[in-house]
Amino acid sequence: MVGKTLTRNDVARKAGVSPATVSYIINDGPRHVADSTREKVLQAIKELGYQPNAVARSLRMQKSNIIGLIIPDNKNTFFAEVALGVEQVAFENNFNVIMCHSAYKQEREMAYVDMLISHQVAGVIWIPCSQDVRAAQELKRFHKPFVLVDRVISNVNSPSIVVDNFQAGFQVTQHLVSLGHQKIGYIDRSVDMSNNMDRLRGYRAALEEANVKFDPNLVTRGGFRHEDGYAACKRLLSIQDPPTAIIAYNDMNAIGVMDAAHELGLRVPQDLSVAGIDNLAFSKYSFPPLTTVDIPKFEMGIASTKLLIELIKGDSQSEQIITCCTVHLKVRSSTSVPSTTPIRLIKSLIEME
Amino acid sequence: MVGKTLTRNDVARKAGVSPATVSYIINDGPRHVADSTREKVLQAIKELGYQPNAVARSLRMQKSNIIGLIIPDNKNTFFAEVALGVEQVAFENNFNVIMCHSAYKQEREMAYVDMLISHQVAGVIWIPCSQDVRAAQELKRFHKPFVLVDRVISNVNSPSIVVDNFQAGFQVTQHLVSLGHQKIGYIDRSVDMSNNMDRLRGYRAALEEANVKFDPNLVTRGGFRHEDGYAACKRLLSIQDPPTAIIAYNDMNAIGVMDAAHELGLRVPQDLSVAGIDNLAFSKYSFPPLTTVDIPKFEMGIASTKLLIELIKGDSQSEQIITCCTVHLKVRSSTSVPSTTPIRLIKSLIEME
DNA sequence: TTGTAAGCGTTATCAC
DNA sequence: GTGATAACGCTTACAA
Repeated sequence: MVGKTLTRNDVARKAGVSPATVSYIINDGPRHVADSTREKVLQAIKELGYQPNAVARSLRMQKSNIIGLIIPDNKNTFFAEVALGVEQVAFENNFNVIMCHSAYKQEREMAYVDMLISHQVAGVIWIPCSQDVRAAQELKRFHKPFVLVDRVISNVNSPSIVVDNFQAGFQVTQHLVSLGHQKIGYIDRSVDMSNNMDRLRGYRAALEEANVKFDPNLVTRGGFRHEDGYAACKRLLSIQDPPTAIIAYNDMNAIGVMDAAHELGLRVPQDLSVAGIDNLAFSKYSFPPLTTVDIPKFEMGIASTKLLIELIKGDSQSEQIITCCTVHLKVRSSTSVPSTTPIRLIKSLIEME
Repeated sequence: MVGKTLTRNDVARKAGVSPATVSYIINDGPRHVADSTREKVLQAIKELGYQPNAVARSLRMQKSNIIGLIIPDNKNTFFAEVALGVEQVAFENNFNVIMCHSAYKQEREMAYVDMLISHQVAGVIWIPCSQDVRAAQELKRFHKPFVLVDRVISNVNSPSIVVDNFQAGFQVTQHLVSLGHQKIGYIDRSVDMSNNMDRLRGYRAALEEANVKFDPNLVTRGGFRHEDGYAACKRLLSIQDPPTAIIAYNDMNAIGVMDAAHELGLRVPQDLSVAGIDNLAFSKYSFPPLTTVDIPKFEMGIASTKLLIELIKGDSQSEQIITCCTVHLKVRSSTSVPSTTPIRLIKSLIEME
């Protein structure tokens, strides 16, 4: 090939058949083709090095084989792993994935939804970053099937794949309570999405079940980064009756908590128990004091894409089916309630500042 | 819209103009349109909620606004950050990114290259995972501009964005030598790509400059994961004359080294200096003993995509221009050569096993 | 079993 | 300044 694009017609001419026949061979249907003809055509395709034009196909079919994936931040291992699961299933099913990075911005989500519609995508996998319904409405208006992942949006009826965040919060709290902790600090995110709200409900339910009174002062809000955990820990340890254990939002967050604790002279877990929900850390050896609830990110990507492809193929209406992936508590060290002495000590240290 | 797709014709009819006029307004050219007409049309677009069909456009233009991105593993922060840079520049320039995950497999790269060609992509950003030239040849055959990132392929003439891996290896080695280390262990990858070969050259050059004899026994090969560092460290510490410092492939790897060292009762960095090239760890507080050379991953993504877009627009022939992003040594702790006692101790411990 | 041809929604080259 | 119309490469209903 030089200037001219190689098309199905070229293949047909070379093989001495009609373009339609070439189509039937490439698509393996819907019409049957004689073996001898098939042979000739496949030979011609090979010799010419022909690649079918997916764009022309999409135009004709009014639908491309592209799946849109909208994630808030690919740098975050959580989302990156979901993306990997999506890509895997897509690849296996001959779909391609357009990567859309919302950067936690609603207007970018919106811009991407329009772009995806413009590309006639077959469907969309979406980890939303707000409770805004407009992007979802737009997708519905154009009859694009979509699956929400990790968070659900109130007032949006659509299939969703989430993890059992309630259980995540419940299990980790229950574990700490079983070790004797009564004052358990909790780091919540500052934005209200379904996932963190569910986790907090789990935390409260576990406390209630154990007849531990819920103390709002033990709940602090922040982000999920290392520095947020660091700050949250300092905040929690400076209150009147400081916690003996802290539940962080995720590992990154938890390491921040641990670093703050170490800086204050507290040993983890002897003086302060630290637990995380969602294991982001790559090292399985480096943070023995840390107990976490594992979130199956890759599996969420897999499950959501399988579901989406079903929706695409069946073209059934998307009803709201919420599928929960199970979570697993991973206890790395069990330490019961520390003597309160070091905490008191720290408290006074902080007050002196 | 219900069953029927909303097209440019609908807009034209509604606005009482011809479809061509609508085109000129949407594309802002190549023909001028009277302001009053423009107003009418924009109004109609808004009222109908019309989205242009990118697929039809791509077919007509013989080229889509999609950029293919081939990366080995999105779970690895390194590649995920490159991807983020790519996506950002693409978004700013109205390109979309198809995410292709090669899983380090040459045949998957190949499959994706064909898929991308089929989608009439405008160009490809590619982090290759082997020295195989076939995928590159295929891209050239279809006149697809592409940019290699992080690694170059011998015998493939194409623009490449890499970091100065030689400097990375050189600087970190020089730093350790300046602390007095003479026996510096080096963990190399087991696959030969340009990046690790360049780093090793840097290591050797720094040794030579300091008149330290290169000892092949101090170089061990493995992967870049945590466990690989762990194993490599044990291997390096068990040789006749064990190193007093170890250069790991990246942070993940380095933490494995540290964990192995800790397990053997060695304190880092007092008893063993550990350095990494490429900071993957999210925590800036947690690993104070670790000195690294930072690799600007995001910036590589940015630079490569800017270059690719230039190639796409200028449609200039891709010559081999290798652009190096600079690297920065980040010293977190400086410890000179430890007494050899603990090393000896460990050595005998290992031998006893 | 195979060939012919209409049409998918654009863009661009004609006319007017 | 604007309107008609011929491609772009493919799928598939309809002929043969």
